[in-house]
This record gives sequence, C-alpha cells and structure tokens, in this order.
Amino acid sequence: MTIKEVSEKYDISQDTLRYYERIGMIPPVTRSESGIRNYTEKDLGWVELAKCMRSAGLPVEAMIEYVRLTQEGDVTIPARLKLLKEQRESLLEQKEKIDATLERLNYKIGRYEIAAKTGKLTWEQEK
Amino acid sequence: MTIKEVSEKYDISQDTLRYYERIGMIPPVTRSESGIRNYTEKDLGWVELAKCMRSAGLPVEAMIEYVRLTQEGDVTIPARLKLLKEQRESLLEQKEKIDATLERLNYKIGRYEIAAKTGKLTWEQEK
DNA sequence: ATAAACTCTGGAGTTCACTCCAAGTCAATA
DNA sequence: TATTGACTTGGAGTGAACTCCAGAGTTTAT
Repeated sequence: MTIKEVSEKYDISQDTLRYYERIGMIPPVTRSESGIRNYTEKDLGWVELAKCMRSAGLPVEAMIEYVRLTQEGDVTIPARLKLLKEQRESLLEQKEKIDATLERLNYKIGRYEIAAKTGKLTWEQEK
Repeated sequence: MTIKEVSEKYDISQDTLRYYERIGMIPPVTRSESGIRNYTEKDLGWVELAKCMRSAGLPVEAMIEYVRLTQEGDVTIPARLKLLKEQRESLLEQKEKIDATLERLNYKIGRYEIAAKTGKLTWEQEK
C-alpha cells in the first residue's frame, strides 16, 4: 500500500506518516528497492495503533518507547506491560478530569437554558 | 489573596496566572492601588473555572471567548449557551476516543500479563 | 532605613506535535 | 521519450500553551 493510500485510509497526512516513522513512533516501514514505502498489513497495524493512541491524547514519547521495546524482543515484555499500565492509568485520570468538567458544563448549561428563556441570569457568580 | 497564595492554592504557576489574565482567559483581576493583584472570591471563581476547563483539555480560545461574552452582558446569553454546548460536545467526543483506547490497552495488557508469566508472546502482531 | 522577599510588565524562549518546503528521484502515461 | 505526478529526504516553520527572564517597583522584617 502506498503512502497516499494509507494517508487516505486512516486520514493521516503523508507528512505525519513520515514523521511518525522518522521519530520511531512506528517501526521502519517496508520499502521497494528504489526506497519507496510499501506498507504491509503489519505496517498498517502500527499506523492504526499510533493513530488510536494519539487520538486519546497519549504522548508520542510513550509510543516511541513502546516501539523501541518491541524491537528488543521478548526480554522487554515486563517493561512493555509496565508502560501500557502507566498509559492506561493516565487515560483513566484524564477521563476523570473530563467527567468533572462535563458535570460542571452540564450544571452551567442547565442554568443558561433557564436564563435563555427568561433573558436573565438566575445566579450571581461563575462556578 | 496574593498571586503567590492563589498559585499555591490551585497549583498553577504565577506566570500562568498572569498569562491567563493577559490573554483574557479570566477577567482582569482586582488590584491594589499600587497595581498588585489581590484576588477576590470572584476572581478565584474564574481561576478555578479556567483550571477545570484546561485540565479537561478544552482550548484556551474557548474560555477567552466565554469570558469575552460574559463581559458583554445578558444579551450574549444565547451565544454563551451555544459555546458551552459545543465544548460539552467536544468533551464527549474526546471521552469516546479515550474509551476506545482504554479497551485496546486493556486487551493488550491482558495479553502481556499472560506473556509476562510464560516469557513468550502468544500473538503475532500488534493490534 | 535598608535588606530581603515579593510583585510588576513586556518580551523572548521552550516544548510538543505536527506541517510545509526545496531539491532531487522515481513511476506512469500521452 | 518527454512530461506529469508521486515519492524521497533533511530541515525549517507553525500554533498552542505555557515558561522564563530582565529590569523596575512595592512590601515586610530587622
């Protein structure tokens, strides 16, 4: 699969795909003899994983480390497990923050819906 | 309340507090005659709101707009309601992405926990 | 009253995660 | 076979959100 096709399939720019590879966020992609990228199923798996992690807001640094560890073979399995658990933890924390903010937004929206009808605010202060 | 106290109370650097005020993410803070910030309860309410929104990952730009609208009085109530709903929508989307990634991480962690015991991976490819 | 600690502003610097560009190579089509 | 379009690299540029700094003014403690 060419970089163009991968770019369209996953809605990631070609520049970003090359960037991810360059920084080691995905392992080196398979190439033709002339050096042109030819993504295999395996390569696509990495691209998709990278996209998923980034979309959740996990840092590229974490993915780079994970990829690096996988390159070093089975001896790094415990390290990879640790890394994955840390990332899970940080996502759970982020989710907490989002939930707290959602509650707050819902409260404010409720207030504003009343206010939008009466044309006046029914409270004094932002909170 | 001095900037130092506010900084400690909310765990936001003094530089960031000044920055938030400068860009309009919070309204101008009350000052002493000599120009030194003296945060009132109301000011603190804004600081805390800003911190909450930012911790959930909402853009500074959205808060700036919200603050700007509140300065313009009750006529902007519908606009503020719209803004709040948009931000809620984006948080819900972000939460979806986090949940998808959490599922994925949980799957991988499950695999790695088996692998950590056997010392060998029981699957072929990243997914 | 003078040092020490705190605060002010404007502007420059940093980090992260891309994004764009130039100059060159390669592949497909008229 | 010529040209058009896609691909390559290395490096520079961008936008968001801080973060740091210099130089100056203010407040507190001895």
